[in-house]
Amino acid sequence: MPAAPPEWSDLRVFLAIARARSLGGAGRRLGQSQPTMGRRLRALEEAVGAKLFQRSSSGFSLTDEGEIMLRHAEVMEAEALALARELTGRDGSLEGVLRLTCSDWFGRIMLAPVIAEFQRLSPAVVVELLTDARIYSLARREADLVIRIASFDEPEVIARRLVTIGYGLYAKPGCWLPVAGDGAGCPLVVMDTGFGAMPDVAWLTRTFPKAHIAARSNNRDVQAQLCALGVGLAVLPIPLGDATAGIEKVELVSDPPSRDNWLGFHRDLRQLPRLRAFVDLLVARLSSR
Amino acid sequence: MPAAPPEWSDLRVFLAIARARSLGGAGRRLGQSQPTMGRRLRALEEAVGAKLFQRSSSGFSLTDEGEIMLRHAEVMEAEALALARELTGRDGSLEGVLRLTCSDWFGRIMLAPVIAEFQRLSPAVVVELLTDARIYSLARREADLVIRIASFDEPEVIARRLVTIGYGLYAKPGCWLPVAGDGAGCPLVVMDTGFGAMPDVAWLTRTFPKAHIAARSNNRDVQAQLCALGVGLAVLPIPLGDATAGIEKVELVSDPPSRDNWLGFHRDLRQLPRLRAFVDLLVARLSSR
DNA sequence: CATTACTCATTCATTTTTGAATGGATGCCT
DNA sequence: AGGCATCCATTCAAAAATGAATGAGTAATG
Repeated sequence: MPAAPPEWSDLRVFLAIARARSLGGAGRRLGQSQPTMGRRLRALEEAVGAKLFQRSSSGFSLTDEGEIMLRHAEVMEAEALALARELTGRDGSLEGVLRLTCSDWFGRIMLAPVIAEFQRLSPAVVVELLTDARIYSLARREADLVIRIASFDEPEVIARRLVTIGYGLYAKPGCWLPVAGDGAGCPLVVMDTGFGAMPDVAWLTRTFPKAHIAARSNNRDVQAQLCALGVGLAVLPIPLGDATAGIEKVELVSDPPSRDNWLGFHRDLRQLPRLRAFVDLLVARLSSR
Repeated sequence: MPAAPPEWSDLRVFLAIARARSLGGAGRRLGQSQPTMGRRLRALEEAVGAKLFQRSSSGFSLTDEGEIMLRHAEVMEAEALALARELTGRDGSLEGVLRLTCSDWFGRIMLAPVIAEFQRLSPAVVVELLTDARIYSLARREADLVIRIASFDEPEVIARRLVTIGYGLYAKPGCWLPVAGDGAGCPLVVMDTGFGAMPDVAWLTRTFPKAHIAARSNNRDVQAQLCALGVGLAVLPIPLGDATAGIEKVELVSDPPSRDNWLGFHRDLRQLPRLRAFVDLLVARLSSR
């Protein structure tokens, strides 16, 4: 039962398998095939002289030796990622890919004009905008720049308040005229429950305790669309509501709470010219509003 | 100038090249060929989009990017080594390879009998004894067990005093009869200068200030042999001197200082049965003397 | 119970990687 | 200056790794 030094690239394969809990899934993530993953894993297990996964009908699960390997492989991966970041951080040219993530409506309404302008200013930079509910990892470089409502805890992330977004209650004109403090008979379009307690939802239920929920979505664009189609009232970011045809802001004594939007990127990329240039433009165009 | 995530196995190649400062040397160390090393390095440089080495006539030297990569690759290597150690440390069987290093004479005179006995007791363990002047790294697992005169500083090494070795002055019978405090006309065989100030050399020059040095060697066995061939007097470990035919210990008012020999192994291997078994036998056979 | 959508293992043709051999350049020692 | 060793780049045949296809097993779904 010898424990020969494992091939480093096989450790990456191991990591992918441990995360995907399947050979096919790991292969997809690594851009390789399922048979290859199986063979590399077998080779790795033979090299270290121990089974790393328990093959059960419900996928692969780590053995004790696999747990040990996972811990160390994760440290190695963190180091490899730090290396990649530090090297791209040194790239002095205004070219390459810049990957951003934010919420759907924010990307469409707020970011798209800035991206278009940036594209004219720096044609060699390819901006890649991903709108997705899941949180992208700056450490893993799943994204270079994240814009979101919550601030950032991680010390390695440079965060900055970008813009405060006001929220308002929107309705299809002539449909309902809700009364603050009541709201009986008013249908509401609200955030998906998966998102937990959002301030605007709390404000809604407090302001219109007798209203009922007509639809939910995790997508603000969808909410706005539903509102325009007459499904119900919706609390929307004001830039989105104003940009949506067919709905109007309902003026009330109190508006929903506004929210700060933050941007964040990894320390190691703070010298990256294309990132700096984009952030500068972003701040110039959005902070003033 | 994109900085794609580098292939992990290429990072190992990079490390070897950075250390050997040549493609051929790196290939030898990794058990691969020189063209392969060149191609892998080229692929790595293309992947990260930066030259990693400055090719000069006097070998490869690291660029700034190379220095960055070296730092991170070394962290990854340390982690891979820790992984390998932790996995072998879990190997519960009394089989496999056990790699030891010590000084030449100590291996021949002191260890060989113990190894022979251990081989009879545990035939499935292959003991590998390397006698070499250079210091083997326990962290890199160049050796599982080190025996040497100096103790160990590293916190991850488990050290233990094994045996105290007395030293004596040896001579070919009838050749010289040195007088303590003088020693005029007496030729000496001493340790190589590369080893710096050794206590027995200091003792020699203090006891026989007028003696002259006839030969040097970094190898105690060679010193004993030279002494037996009549080249000169030598301070030798008593077990070695007594075991060498043709020389006798010269009795003096004061003997050279004796020295403690220490053994050390890595924490991660402390549960390794074959190591425990060998250390136990070693202590039983040598500590009593 | 059949269907569908997953798994993973095996096979085999193809692609990629590898190393021995060779040539040329450079430094070192006699 | 000649001889010798060592370095790297290139070539090309052999070896190794790969992926599409296939089969078989399992769990969820209708």
